[in-house]
Amino acid sequence: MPPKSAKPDESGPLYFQLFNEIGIIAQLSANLFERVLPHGLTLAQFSLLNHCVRLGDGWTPARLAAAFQVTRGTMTNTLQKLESKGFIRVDPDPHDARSKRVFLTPSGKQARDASLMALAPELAQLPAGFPPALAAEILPTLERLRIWLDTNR
Amino acid sequence: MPPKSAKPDESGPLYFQLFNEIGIIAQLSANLFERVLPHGLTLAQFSLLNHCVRLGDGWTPARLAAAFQVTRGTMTNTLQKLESKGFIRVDPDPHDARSKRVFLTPSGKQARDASLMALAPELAQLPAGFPPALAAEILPTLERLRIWLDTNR
DNA sequence: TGACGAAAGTTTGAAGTCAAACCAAAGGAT
DNA sequence: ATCCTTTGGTTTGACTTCAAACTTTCGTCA
Repeated sequence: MPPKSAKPDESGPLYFQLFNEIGIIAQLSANLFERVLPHGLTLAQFSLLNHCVRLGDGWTPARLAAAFQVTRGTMTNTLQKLESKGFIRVDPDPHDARSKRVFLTPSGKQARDASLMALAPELAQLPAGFPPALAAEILPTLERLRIWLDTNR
Repeated sequence: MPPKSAKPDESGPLYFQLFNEIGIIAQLSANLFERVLPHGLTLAQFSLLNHCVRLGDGWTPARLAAAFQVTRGTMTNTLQKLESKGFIRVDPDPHDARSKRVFLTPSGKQARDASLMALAPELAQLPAGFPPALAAEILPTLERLRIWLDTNR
Protein backbone atom coordinates (compact mmCIF):
# COMPACT_ATOMS: atom_id res chain seq x y z
CA MET A 1 0.00 0.00 0.00
CA PRO A 2 1.13 3.58 -0.46
CA PRO A 3 3.17 4.92 2.46
CA LYS A 4 1.91 7.91 4.32
CA SER A 5 4.03 10.30 2.27
CA ALA A 6 3.55 8.82 -1.18
CA LYS A 7 4.20 10.99 -4.22
CA PRO A 8 2.06 14.05 -3.76
CA ASP A 9 1.90 13.77 -7.50
CA GLU A 10 -1.47 13.23 -9.06
CA SER A 11 -2.53 16.81 -8.68
CA GLY A 12 -3.79 16.86 -12.26
CA PRO A 13 -7.44 16.24 -11.43
CA LEU A 14 -7.22 18.82 -8.68
CA TYR A 15 -6.15 21.61 -11.01
CA PHE A 16 -8.64 20.38 -13.46
CA GLN A 17 -11.45 20.74 -11.01
CA LEU A 18 -10.17 24.14 -10.00
CA PHE A 19 -10.24 25.51 -13.53
CA ASN A 20 -13.59 23.93 -14.12
CA GLU A 21 -15.09 25.57 -11.08
CA ILE A 22 -13.57 28.90 -12.01
CA GLY A 23 -14.87 28.65 -15.54
CA ILE A 24 -18.40 28.02 -14.40
CA ILE A 25 -18.29 30.87 -11.90
CA ALA A 26 -17.03 33.24 -14.57
CA GLN A 27 -19.83 32.17 -16.85
CA LEU A 28 -22.58 32.44 -14.28
CA SER A 29 -21.44 35.75 -12.85
CA ALA A 30 -20.99 37.40 -16.24
CA ASN A 31 -24.45 36.26 -17.12
CA LEU A 32 -25.89 37.54 -13.88
CA PHE A 33 -24.35 40.95 -14.46
CA GLU A 34 -25.39 41.28 -18.05
CA ARG A 35 -28.98 40.57 -17.20
CA VAL A 36 -29.21 43.75 -15.16
CA LEU A 37 -26.81 46.10 -16.95
CA PRO A 38 -28.53 49.03 -18.65
CA HIS A 39 -28.30 50.04 -22.32
CA GLY A 40 -27.60 46.45 -23.31
CA LEU A 41 -24.14 46.89 -21.88
CA THR A 42 -22.06 43.79 -21.90
CA LEU A 43 -19.63 42.90 -19.14
CA ALA A 44 -16.68 43.73 -21.35
CA GLN A 45 -18.20 47.09 -22.21
CA PHE A 46 -19.06 47.97 -18.63
CA SER A 47 -15.62 46.92 -17.42
CA LEU A 48 -14.06 49.32 -19.85
CA LEU A 49 -16.26 52.22 -18.78
CA ASN A 50 -15.53 51.43 -15.17
CA HIS A 51 -11.85 51.28 -15.87
CA CYS A 52 -11.95 54.74 -17.41
CA VAL A 53 -13.57 56.15 -14.30
CA ARG A 54 -11.36 54.41 -11.79
CA LEU A 55 -8.01 54.62 -13.51
CA GLY A 56 -8.54 57.59 -15.75
CA ASP A 57 -9.06 58.49 -19.37
CA GLY A 58 -6.75 58.73 -22.30
CA TRP A 59 -5.30 55.23 -22.47
CA THR A 60 -4.30 53.75 -25.79
CA PRO A 61 -6.18 50.69 -27.07
CA ALA A 62 -3.00 48.65 -26.84
CA ARG A 63 -2.58 49.47 -23.18
CA LEU A 64 -6.23 48.74 -22.50
CA ALA A 65 -5.91 45.39 -24.24
CA ALA A 66 -2.94 44.55 -22.06
CA ALA A 67 -4.76 45.65 -18.92
CA PHE A 68 -7.73 43.42 -19.70
CA GLN A 69 -5.64 40.49 -20.87
CA VAL A 70 -7.29 40.53 -24.23
CA THR A 71 -6.04 40.68 -27.82
CA ARG A 72 -5.96 43.96 -29.65
CA GLY A 73 -8.54 42.74 -32.09
CA THR A 74 -10.89 42.11 -29.23
CA MET A 75 -10.27 45.56 -27.84
CA THR A 76 -10.91 47.11 -31.23
CA ASN A 77 -14.26 45.40 -31.25
CA THR A 78 -15.25 46.51 -27.75
CA LEU A 79 -14.21 50.09 -28.43
CA GLN A 80 -16.24 50.16 -31.62
CA LYS A 81 -19.33 48.99 -29.78
CA LEU A 82 -18.89 51.56 -27.03
CA GLU A 83 -18.21 54.33 -29.49
CA SER A 84 -21.32 53.47 -31.47
CA LYS A 85 -23.30 53.80 -28.24
CA GLY A 86 -21.71 57.19 -27.68
CA PHE A 87 -20.10 56.21 -24.39
CA ILE A 88 -16.53 56.78 -25.40
CA ARG A 89 -14.59 58.89 -27.84
CA VAL A 90 -11.49 57.61 -29.63
CA ASP A 91 -9.14 60.37 -30.73
CA PRO A 92 -5.92 60.13 -32.65
CA ASP A 93 -2.80 60.49 -30.57
CA PRO A 94 -1.16 63.83 -31.40
CA HIS A 95 2.33 62.48 -30.81
CA ASP A 96 2.07 59.10 -32.57
CA ALA A 97 0.09 58.65 -35.73
CA ARG A 98 -0.16 54.91 -35.16
CA SER A 99 -1.85 55.36 -31.85
CA LYS A 100 -5.21 56.43 -30.49
CA ARG A 101 -6.53 57.64 -27.18
CA VAL A 102 -9.74 56.55 -25.51
CA PHE A 103 -11.87 59.07 -23.61
CA LEU A 104 -15.08 58.70 -21.66
CA THR A 105 -17.96 60.91 -22.76
CA PRO A 106 -20.36 62.47 -20.25
CA SER A 107 -22.97 60.03 -21.45
CA GLY A 108 -20.49 57.22 -20.84
CA LYS A 109 -19.92 58.41 -17.30
CA GLN A 110 -23.66 58.38 -16.74
CA ALA A 111 -23.99 54.89 -18.16
CA ARG A 112 -21.27 53.67 -15.85
CA ASP A 113 -22.95 55.22 -12.82
CA ALA A 114 -26.28 53.75 -13.83
CA SER A 115 -24.59 50.38 -14.17
CA LEU A 116 -23.28 50.55 -10.64
CA MET A 117 -26.75 51.39 -9.41
CA ALA A 118 -28.19 48.44 -11.29
CA LEU A 119 -25.52 46.09 -10.04
CA ALA A 120 -25.82 47.13 -6.41
CA PRO A 121 -28.96 45.13 -5.55
CA GLU A 122 -27.44 42.02 -7.07
CA LEU A 123 -24.25 42.39 -5.11
CA ALA A 124 -26.17 43.24 -1.97
CA GLN A 125 -27.78 39.84 -2.13
CA LEU A 126 -24.50 38.02 -2.22
CA PRO A 127 -23.13 38.41 1.32
CA ALA A 128 -25.99 36.34 2.73
CA GLY A 129 -24.84 33.18 1.01
CA PHE A 130 -21.20 34.03 0.48
CA PRO A 131 -19.66 36.25 3.16
CA PRO A 132 -17.19 38.94 2.13
CA ALA A 133 -14.66 37.35 4.44
CA LEU A 134 -14.51 34.33 2.17
CA ALA A 135 -13.99 36.52 -0.84
CA ALA A 136 -11.17 38.36 0.87
CA GLU A 137 -9.66 35.08 1.93
CA ILE A 138 -9.30 33.54 -1.50
CA LEU A 139 -8.58 36.69 -3.43
CA PRO A 140 -4.80 36.76 -2.92
CA THR A 141 -4.51 33.15 -3.97
CA LEU A 142 -6.53 33.75 -7.09
CA GLU A 143 -4.40 36.75 -7.84
CA ARG A 144 -1.33 34.63 -7.59
CA LEU A 145 -2.78 32.08 -9.97
CA ARG A 146 -3.76 34.79 -12.41
CA ILE A 147 -0.30 36.25 -12.36
CA TRP A 148 1.28 32.89 -12.95
CA LEU A 149 -0.98 32.19 -15.90
CA ASP A 150 -0.30 35.63 -17.26
CA THR A 151 3.45 35.37 -17.15
CA ASN A 152 3.63 31.75 -18.31
CA ARG A 153 1.76 32.02 -21.51
CA MET B 1 -20.25 61.72 10.30
CA PRO B 2 -20.15 57.94 10.24
CA PRO B 3 -19.37 56.35 13.62
CA LYS B 4 -16.41 54.05 14.06
CA SER B 5 -18.47 50.98 13.39
CA ALA B 6 -20.22 52.24 10.32
CA LYS B 7 -21.95 49.79 8.05
CA PRO B 8 -19.48 47.04 7.22
CA ASP B 9 -21.17 47.51 3.91
CA GLU B 10 -18.89 48.49 1.12
CA SER B 11 -18.06 44.96 0.12
CA GLY B 12 -19.09 45.80 -3.43
CA PRO B 13 -15.60 46.48 -4.74
CA LEU B 14 -14.37 43.32 -3.09
CA TYR B 15 -16.81 41.08 -4.91
CA PHE B 16 -16.14 43.03 -8.00
CA GLN B 17 -12.47 42.34 -7.81
CA LEU B 18 -13.17 38.70 -7.08
CA PHE B 19 -15.28 38.21 -10.18
CA ASN B 20 -12.82 40.13 -12.23
CA GLU B 21 -9.95 37.93 -11.14
CA ILE B 22 -11.98 34.80 -11.75
CA GLY B 23 -12.99 36.00 -15.19
CA ILE B 24 -9.42 36.58 -16.24
CA ILE B 25 -8.27 33.24 -14.92
CA ALA B 26 -11.03 31.48 -16.80
CA GLN B 27 -10.01 33.28 -19.96
CA LEU B 28 -6.31 32.60 -19.64
CA SER B 29 -6.67 28.98 -18.65
CA ALA B 30 -9.14 28.16 -21.41
CA ASN B 31 -6.78 29.74 -23.84
CA LEU B 32 -3.82 27.84 -22.49
CA PHE B 33 -5.67 24.57 -22.84
CA GLU B 34 -6.96 25.18 -26.31
CA ARG B 35 -3.51 25.94 -27.59
CA VAL B 36 -2.39 22.37 -26.90
CA LEU B 37 -5.56 20.35 -27.44
CA PRO B 38 -5.40 18.05 -30.48
CA HIS B 39 -7.82 17.94 -33.41
CA GLY B 40 -8.70 21.57 -32.94
CA LEU B 41 -10.67 20.55 -29.90
CA THR B 42 -12.09 23.40 -27.93
CA LEU B 43 -12.35 23.41 -24.17
CA ALA B 44 -16.09 22.89 -24.34
CA GLN B 45 -15.64 19.97 -26.69
CA PHE B 46 -12.93 18.34 -24.63
CA SER B 47 -14.91 18.81 -21.44
CA LEU B 48 -17.78 16.95 -22.97
CA LEU B 49 -15.62 14.07 -24.14
CA ASN B 50 -14.04 13.90 -20.73
CA HIS B 51 -17.40 13.92 -19.06
CA CYS B 52 -18.51 10.95 -21.14
CA VAL B 53 -15.49 8.96 -20.03
CA ARG B 54 -15.65 9.88 -16.38
CA LEU B 55 -19.39 9.83 -15.77
CA GLY B 56 -20.50 7.53 -18.52
CA ASP B 57 -22.28 7.58 -21.83
CA GLY B 58 -25.89 7.86 -22.81
CA TRP B 59 -26.86 11.16 -21.25
CA THR B 60 -29.51 13.32 -22.87
CA PRO B 61 -28.49 16.71 -24.24
CA ALA B 62 -30.74 18.39 -21.69
CA ARG B 63 -28.99 16.69 -18.82
CA LEU B 64 -25.59 17.53 -20.26
CA ALA B 65 -26.61 21.16 -20.63
CA ALA B 66 -27.64 21.23 -16.98
CA ALA B 67 -24.42 19.56 -15.89
CA PHE B 68 -22.34 22.13 -17.73
CA GLN B 69 -24.46 25.09 -16.71
CA VAL B 70 -25.12 25.98 -20.29
CA THR B 71 -28.24 26.58 -22.34
CA ARG B 72 -29.64 23.82 -24.49
CA GLY B 73 -28.91 25.80 -27.59
CA THR B 74 -25.28 25.92 -26.63
CA MET B 75 -25.22 22.20 -26.02
CA THR B 76 -26.85 21.56 -29.38
CA ASN B 77 -24.02 23.48 -30.96
CA THR B 78 -21.25 21.66 -29.13
CA LEU B 79 -22.78 18.27 -29.87
CA GLN B 80 -23.03 19.10 -33.54
CA LYS B 81 -19.37 20.05 -33.68
CA LEU B 82 -18.30 16.88 -31.90
CA GLU B 83 -20.53 14.73 -34.06
CA SER B 84 -19.12 16.27 -37.21
CA LYS B 85 -15.66 15.34 -35.96
CA GLY B 86 -16.88 11.79 -35.42
CA PHE B 87 -16.15 11.85 -31.68
CA ILE B 88 -19.69 11.25 -30.50
CA ARG B 89 -22.85 9.65 -31.74
CA VAL B 90 -26.30 11.08 -31.00
CA ASP B 91 -29.07 8.49 -31.12
CA PRO B 92 -32.79 8.91 -30.64
CA ASP B 93 -34.10 7.81 -27.28
CA PRO B 94 -36.18 4.65 -27.73
CA HIS B 95 -38.47 5.55 -24.84
CA ASP B 96 -39.05 9.22 -25.55
CA ALA B 97 -39.32 10.54 -29.07
CA ARG B 98 -38.46 14.06 -27.93
CA SER B 99 -35.18 12.99 -26.48
CA LYS B 100 -31.77 11.90 -27.66
CA ARG B 101 -28.84 10.05 -26.19
CA VAL B 102 -25.18 10.97 -26.52
CA PHE B 103 -22.56 8.25 -26.91
CA LEU B 104 -18.80 8.39 -27.22
CA THR B 105 -17.31 6.75 -30.31
CA PRO B 106 -14.03 4.80 -30.13
CA SER B 107 -12.43 7.66 -32.01
CA GLY B 108 -13.83 10.04 -29.41
CA LYS B 109 -12.33 8.00 -26.62
CA GLN B 110 -8.97 8.19 -28.37
CA ALA B 111 -9.25 11.93 -28.82
CA ARG B 112 -10.00 12.34 -25.16
CA ASP B 113 -6.99 10.25 -24.17
CA ALA B 114 -4.76 12.17 -26.54
CA SER B 115 -6.06 15.39 -25.01
CA LEU B 116 -5.08 14.27 -21.54
CA MET B 117 -1.62 13.43 -22.82
CA ALA B 118 -1.31 16.85 -24.40
CA LEU B 119 -2.57 18.63 -21.32
CA ALA B 120 -0.29 16.78 -18.90
CA PRO B 121 2.90 18.75 -19.61
CA GLU B 122 1.05 22.01 -19.17
CA LEU B 123 -0.41 20.95 -15.87
CA ALA B 124 2.91 19.54 -14.76
CA GLN B 125 4.39 22.99 -15.05
CA LEU B 126 1.85 24.53 -12.74
CA PRO B 127 2.82 23.23 -9.29
CA ALA B 128 6.09 25.12 -9.39
CA GLY B 129 4.39 28.50 -9.30
CA PHE B 130 1.09 27.52 -7.77
CA PRO B 131 1.26 24.63 -5.31
CA PRO B 132 -1.55 22.07 -5.27
CA ALA B 133 -2.11 22.86 -1.62
CA LEU B 134 -3.32 26.32 -2.60
CA ALA B 135 -5.69 24.85 -5.13
CA ALA B 136 -7.07 22.44 -2.57
CA GLU B 137 -7.42 25.26 -0.11
CA ILE B 138 -9.61 27.54 -2.17
CA LEU B 139 -11.57 24.89 -4.00
CA PRO B 140 -14.31 24.39 -1.40
CA THR B 141 -14.88 28.12 -1.19
CA LEU B 142 -15.14 28.42 -4.94
CA GLU B 143 -17.52 25.53 -4.98
CA ARG B 144 -19.68 27.29 -2.48
CA LEU B 145 -19.73 30.43 -4.58
CA ARG B 146 -20.58 28.46 -7.69
CA ILE B 147 -23.45 26.74 -5.94
CA TRP B 148 -24.81 30.03 -4.68
CA LEU B 149 -24.66 31.58 -8.12
CA ASP B 150 -26.28 28.52 -9.59
CA THR B 151 -29.23 28.44 -7.22
CA ASN B 152 -29.75 32.21 -7.16
CA ARG B 153 -30.16 32.87 -10.80
C1' DT C 1 19.39 59.08 -45.68
C1' DG C 2 17.44 54.81 -46.48
C1' DA C 3 16.04 50.27 -45.04
C1' DC C 4 14.26 47.17 -41.99
C1' DG C 5 12.31 45.37 -37.82
C1' DA C 6 9.00 46.47 -34.13
C1' DA C 7 4.63 48.37 -32.62
C1' DA C 8 -0.40 50.02 -33.09
C1' DG C 9 -4.73 49.02 -35.04
C1' DT C 10 -7.89 46.62 -38.06
C1' DT C 11 -10.01 42.87 -40.48
C1' DT C 12 -11.48 38.15 -41.24
C1' DG C 13 -13.01 33.71 -40.04
C1' DA C 14 -14.29 30.40 -36.68
C1' DA C 15 -15.96 29.06 -32.04
C1' DG C 16 -18.63 29.57 -27.74
C1' DT C 17 -22.48 31.64 -25.49
C1' DC C 18 -27.01 33.63 -24.48
C1' DA C 19 -31.88 34.92 -25.09
C1' DA C 20 -35.91 34.38 -27.54
C1' DA C 21 -38.84 32.32 -30.70
C1' DC C 22 -40.07 28.00 -32.41
C1' DC C 23 -41.68 22.95 -33.18
C1' DA C 24 -42.70 18.42 -31.48
C1' DA C 25 -43.77 14.97 -28.11
C1' DA C 26 -45.41 13.68 -23.42
C1' DG C 27 -48.56 13.66 -19.71
C1' DG C 28 -51.94 15.23 -16.65
C1' DA C 29 -56.52 17.27 -15.83
C1' DT C 30 -61.07 17.63 -17.16
C1' DA D 1 -60.76 11.47 -25.71
C1' DT D 2 -59.28 16.30 -25.69
C1' DC D 3 -56.95 20.31 -24.13
C1' DC D 4 -53.06 22.51 -22.24
C1' DT D 5 -49.02 22.83 -19.84
C1' DT D 6 -44.42 21.11 -19.50
C1' DT D 7 -40.30 19.37 -21.39
C1' DG D 8 -36.65 18.31 -25.10
C1' DG D 9 -34.31 20.10 -28.82
C1' DT D 10 -33.24 23.41 -32.63
C1' DT D 11 -32.66 27.80 -34.91
C1' DT D 12 -31.55 32.67 -35.28
C1' DG D 13 -29.19 36.82 -34.23
C1' DA D 14 -26.06 39.30 -31.53
C1' DC D 15 -22.02 39.40 -28.73
C1' DT D 16 -17.11 38.11 -27.12
C1' DT D 17 -12.97 36.11 -28.06
C1' DC D 18 -8.95 34.29 -30.43
C1' DA D 19 -5.43 33.60 -34.07
C1' DA D 20 -3.53 35.07 -38.18
C1' DA D 21 -2.83 38.06 -41.94
C1' DC D 22 -2.39 42.93 -43.19
C1' DT D 23 -1.49 48.18 -43.22
C1' DT D 24 0.56 52.10 -41.44
C1' DT D 25 3.88 54.42 -38.74
C1' DC D 26 8.00 54.73 -35.75
C1' DG D 27 12.57 54.41 -34.68
C1' DT D 28 16.93 52.61 -35.01
C1' DC D 29 21.04 51.40 -37.41
C1' DA D 30 24.05 51.14 -40.96
